[in-house]
Amino acid sequence: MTEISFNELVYALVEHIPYGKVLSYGRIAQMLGVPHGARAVGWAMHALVYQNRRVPWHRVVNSKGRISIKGSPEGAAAQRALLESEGVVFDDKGYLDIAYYIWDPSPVEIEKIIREARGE
DNA sequence: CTCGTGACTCCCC
DNA sequence: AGGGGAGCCACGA
Repeated sequence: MTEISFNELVYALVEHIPYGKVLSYGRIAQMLGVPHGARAVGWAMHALVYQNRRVPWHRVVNSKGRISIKGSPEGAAAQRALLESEGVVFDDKGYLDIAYYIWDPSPVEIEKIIREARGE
């Protein structure tokens, strides 16, 4: 059987984040069974830049509720603009209320998305 | 197989 | 609040 890559699972999960909601890198890693894989998720998002996929990457922020894109001010601005267009509000320091906007699906729902991504 | 990289996090000061 | 440092991971060369 063909094992689907970690990145693909990340993308599958991100594609399910509801409009106006967000998820943190660490949370995604945890959902995929890798409690300390936050950086790996960030790497997956970064890799997305070199591909043209329709993944709502802008709905992924760091645990502090802040845009985490580095080395690309324009990219960060774009992410903020996209989120604001979905109704997300940022404070004067560039933070959004992570506790309020976080998407918290049930374990069953997460499991379903993962199985679906694996084509089962 | 080893090594460097990076859109992360937690902990301490 | 904000910055420094160590731990952690998948991917590609």
